[in-house]
Amino acid sequence: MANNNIDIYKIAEEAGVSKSTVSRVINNKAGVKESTREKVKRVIKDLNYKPNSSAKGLASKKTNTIGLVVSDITDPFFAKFVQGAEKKAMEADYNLMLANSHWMVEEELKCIQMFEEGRVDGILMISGGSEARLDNYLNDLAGHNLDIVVIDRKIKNEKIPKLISDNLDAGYRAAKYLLELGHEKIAHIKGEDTASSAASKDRVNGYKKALAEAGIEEPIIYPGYFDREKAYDSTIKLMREHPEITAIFYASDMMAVGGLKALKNMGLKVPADISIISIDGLEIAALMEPPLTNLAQPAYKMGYLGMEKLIKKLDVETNDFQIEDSTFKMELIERESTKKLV
Amino acid sequence: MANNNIDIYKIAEEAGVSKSTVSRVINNKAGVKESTREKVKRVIKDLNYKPNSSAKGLASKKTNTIGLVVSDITDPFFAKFVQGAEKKAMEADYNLMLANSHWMVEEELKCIQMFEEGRVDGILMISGGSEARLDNYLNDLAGHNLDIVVIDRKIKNEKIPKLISDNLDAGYRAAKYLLELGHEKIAHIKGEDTASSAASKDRVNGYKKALAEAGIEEPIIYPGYFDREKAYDSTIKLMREHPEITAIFYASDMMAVGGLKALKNMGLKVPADISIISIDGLEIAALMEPPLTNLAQPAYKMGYLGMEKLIKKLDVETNDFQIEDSTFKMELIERESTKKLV
DNA sequence: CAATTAATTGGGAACGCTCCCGCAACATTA
DNA sequence: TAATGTTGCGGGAGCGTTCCCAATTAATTG
Repeated sequence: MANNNIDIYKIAEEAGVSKSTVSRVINNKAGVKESTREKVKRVIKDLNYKPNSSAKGLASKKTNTIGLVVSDITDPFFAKFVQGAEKKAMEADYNLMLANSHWMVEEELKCIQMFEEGRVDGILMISGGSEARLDNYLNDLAGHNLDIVVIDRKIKNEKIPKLISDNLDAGYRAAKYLLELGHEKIAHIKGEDTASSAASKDRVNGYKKALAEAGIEEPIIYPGYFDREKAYDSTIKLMREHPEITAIFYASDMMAVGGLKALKNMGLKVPADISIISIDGLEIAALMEPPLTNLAQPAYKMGYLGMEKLIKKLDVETNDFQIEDSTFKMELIERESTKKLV
Repeated sequence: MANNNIDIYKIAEEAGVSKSTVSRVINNKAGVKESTREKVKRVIKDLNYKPNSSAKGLASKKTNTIGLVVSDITDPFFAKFVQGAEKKAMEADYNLMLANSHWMVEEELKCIQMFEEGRVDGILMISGGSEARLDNYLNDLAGHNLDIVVIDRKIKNEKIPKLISDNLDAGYRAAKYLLELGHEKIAHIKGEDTASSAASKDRVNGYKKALAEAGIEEPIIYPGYFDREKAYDSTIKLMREHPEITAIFYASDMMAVGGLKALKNMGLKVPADISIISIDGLEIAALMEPPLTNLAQPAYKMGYLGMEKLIKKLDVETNDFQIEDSTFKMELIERESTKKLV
């Protein structure tokens, strides 16, 4: 269905000018007398004219839309990220095309290929799955057809600006915080190492580093796979094998939620008997009983700045213009799951 | 930046056919000998040719993308909705353009107007804000320029298919469930009535209906404004003024979370002393202590079916083809916040 | 006031595709 | 074999813009 048939010619006719002039006022270009500009604007408004974006795109090779690839829009972190990205896009008058990769490389690739059909001016990716195949594909694309900015993905290509969260720092600070509270027997329930993301490993290393600095030689690490239930099980196991523990650092909020339940079920009180801290910044952490102390990833900010970076790259003509990478520190939010040891 | 310059002509040349033939194979149209079809496909693949969507859109007046307007992508309900919508869109080979209205009519309008620039074939809206102004705008649009499907919005226009959740039924069943458990002193913490959505009011009415059927004349209703903290306060007030209460029905999960905290702080045990039930189906409800019994909105399904309905409408030529509205029932999920009264 | 320069405006080609129409080649039928 | 379909393919017009260049008009200058 659908046809509006009111086009630039009709506006031109109605306003008594040529289509060129109309085009000029649509795009806010110089070289139009103020009076005619006003007149054309009037007509545009009166006729509720909307320039056709396909025609614009075809003629100008600019779609004014950005492709956004996320792993799972349902994940609060990604949702927040999208919100930030959307904000910046709106501000810069860009539209957003959303694609969900569902954590699958195959789908991720499909999304990108769809974007390649001239649908977008650039791509902002925050997507877990990674494989050499995909990285190669991105490398090809970058600076060749489309501009790309990636978040939390390690990929060697100076044409692709990267934004990464400082997971090492986060792990370090989590452990450090516990140490400063007087804890010495600190365990870590870690996430899962994947090819693409060093998040889990970095957090582990940060934790180890803090302990080492405090002269504690033996870290205690159990696997949690970024999974609530697995963290539950690991917590039980951990506390059986290491009853001396006074604090646990979980690599993710959701694992802390699972761990909290485990501790309660074992009759342990948080934070009276045991302190817990985690990483992510999910809303749910604040709603637990007790509210969970954690390090929050600045998801919104990452989206906003990632988009900003992409748009900056888009605005620049030359292909070889380089935009530096950024890293994000997490924010420590003190709540009630951690207690000073006396 | 960016230019691929490989177009349909190049493919045609390379394959030794005309652009028309190439177009035919791209669009899987009949009238091409199998052998030439294969050959063209080869060349397309070899040259990694991607048809330009702007040109396609301009020539065919079909963008194969759907505009999605949501109030807040950060809200788990909407996120789930988007996921469902996206699934169906992918299946039908449509792309998604996302716009966030942030619960503001002004932005909602802006989103729609942007979509009007020939960017999308249709619009799927699930967005809270409503005003006569917007409704009128939608009415104008529908069947005139764009196809639209709206979710949970009451708008009088037989050209706009609607999907609505059966809030009356939900309120009724929540109360009924409590009644069947033997409760008689059942209070309700209600949401907020807005112009656009009868959700709160319908839930209240369902609750009243169930009580009336059970011969209970005096409903006890306190305001909660769909807000966790306000529900907390209201719960305290409620229990002070009505200590006889044995069960509370919250109009939203988040309010139940707030209420749960209030009850705990008052020294009341859930469900031993008091049962609670709520509506929404948020993941967090399952993670509370105790896990909360609730009625879940089929967000994913609503997105999926909403999109399906829209695509169906798009596929149909005629403007006056009517697609019937749908209503969704919620699903009762029994967990541990409700207890049988003996 | 003629000459020059600057400010406006108009027209045509191009963007990369689809779609309609027509033509050729081949198959079918009487 | 002539008439009639069928099938496969090519060419041209057109989709609604932008953008370059030329034309016109207004402003400035010596």
